[in-house]
This record gives sequence, C-alpha cells and structure tokens, in this order.
Amino acid sequence: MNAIFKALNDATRREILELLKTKERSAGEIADHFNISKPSISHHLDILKQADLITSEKKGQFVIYSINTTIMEDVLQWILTFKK
Amino acid sequence: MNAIFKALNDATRREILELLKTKERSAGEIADHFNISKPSISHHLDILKQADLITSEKKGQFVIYSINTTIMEDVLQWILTFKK
DNA sequence: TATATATTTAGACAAATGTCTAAATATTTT
DNA sequence: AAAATATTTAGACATTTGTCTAAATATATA
Repeated sequence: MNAIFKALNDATRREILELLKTKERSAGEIADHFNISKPSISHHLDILKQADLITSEKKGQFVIYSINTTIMEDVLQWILTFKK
Repeated sequence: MNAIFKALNDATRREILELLKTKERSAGEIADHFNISKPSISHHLDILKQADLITSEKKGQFVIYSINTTIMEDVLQWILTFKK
C-alpha cells in the first residue's frame, strides 16, 4: 500500500497513468507529453512499476509500458472501508 | 487531488484515518496510539486537515478530530476512471 | 562495423518531508 | 492568581524526492 500511495503522490505520475489508460505507449512517447527530461520520466516510470501500477515489455529498441488496473482494485478496496 | 494524495502518502496518517473511522478522538488520544511526539502528530493532523480528510472542533481544552468521508468519494471517483 | 535511435543508470543538487525539542497559547482546576 | 493539562508553533536537522546533465547500454540501420 505504501508503494502505491507513494507512486500516486505525484501529478506527473498520475498523468502518465491517464496516458496509459487509453493505450500502451513507449517510454519516448510518454516522455514527449511532458516538459521533463527523459531520465526523469524514466525514473517516474520506475516508481510506477515498483508499485505494480504499470508493466513494461521490451519490443526491439523500444520499451512499451501498459497500465495494470488490477492494482487500482487494492486502492479501491482500501477507500471503500471508509464509506459508511 | 494533490493535497489528498499527499496526505494519504504516509502510513501514520493513514493509521490516524483508521482510528477516526470508528469514532472521533482528541489530539492527545490520537497521539497516544503512536510512538511519535505530540508535535509530530499535530503536524500530521494538519496535513490531513489541509486535504479536508478530517475536521476539528475545539471542546474546552481539547481539540476533537473527526473523519470526513465525503472527500474519500473524490479519490473513489478518480480510481473508478481506471476500471475498464 | 560504424552510426543513429531509444532508454536507463549514475551522480549531483535544491526543495520537500517527517521527526525532534523547546517554547508559546489556551483552558481548567486549585 | 498560580499551577496543571492539552495542543500548537517555531526552528533545527537528517532523509527523501524530483529534477538535471553526462555517460552507459541495447537495438536497429546504413
């Protein structure tokens, strides 16, 4: 739970998740959406991956990232314990 | 959304929310549940309050904190946009 | 094989964060 | 009014975080 909330606690990372919501994308495509250096985006992707919120797959010289919505379910369940 | 995720990105603060889930409590009662100084807990309470996740009310010399579950609804809605 | 393209790793640095102790403020009790 | 109790504010400090540039690694293409 710690890794998930840590990953979600950054606007750029949440925006990356939004991007991946529609379709999978390469690291470069993701980086192109931000005014942030590629190494920084790579680092954000790593944090999202540590939280299992995204997965990656190497395709030739590209690395394709996809969202892993099953982890969102964990957050959902946690939130639901607070609904009276 | 930023303030909410920031507030949730700490195990102590999440545990405070768990405590308040059952009933409202004074700052001192909350602090007694942790091996952390009262000023630190006060600071955590402030961050939770900034996110509107809790409310406070002064009762005599005590300050009583309560959870505000309506804000959890916002997180819930955000999460749900990822469920396919 | 040399060069270009895609991505990550390494290391540095400023800003933000969580913690503490000491002091200040507010309220109640003696 | 003085002392006790409850909480917050202020300031310090070590750790974590997000960012950058430069360099390393991996793959594809000329």
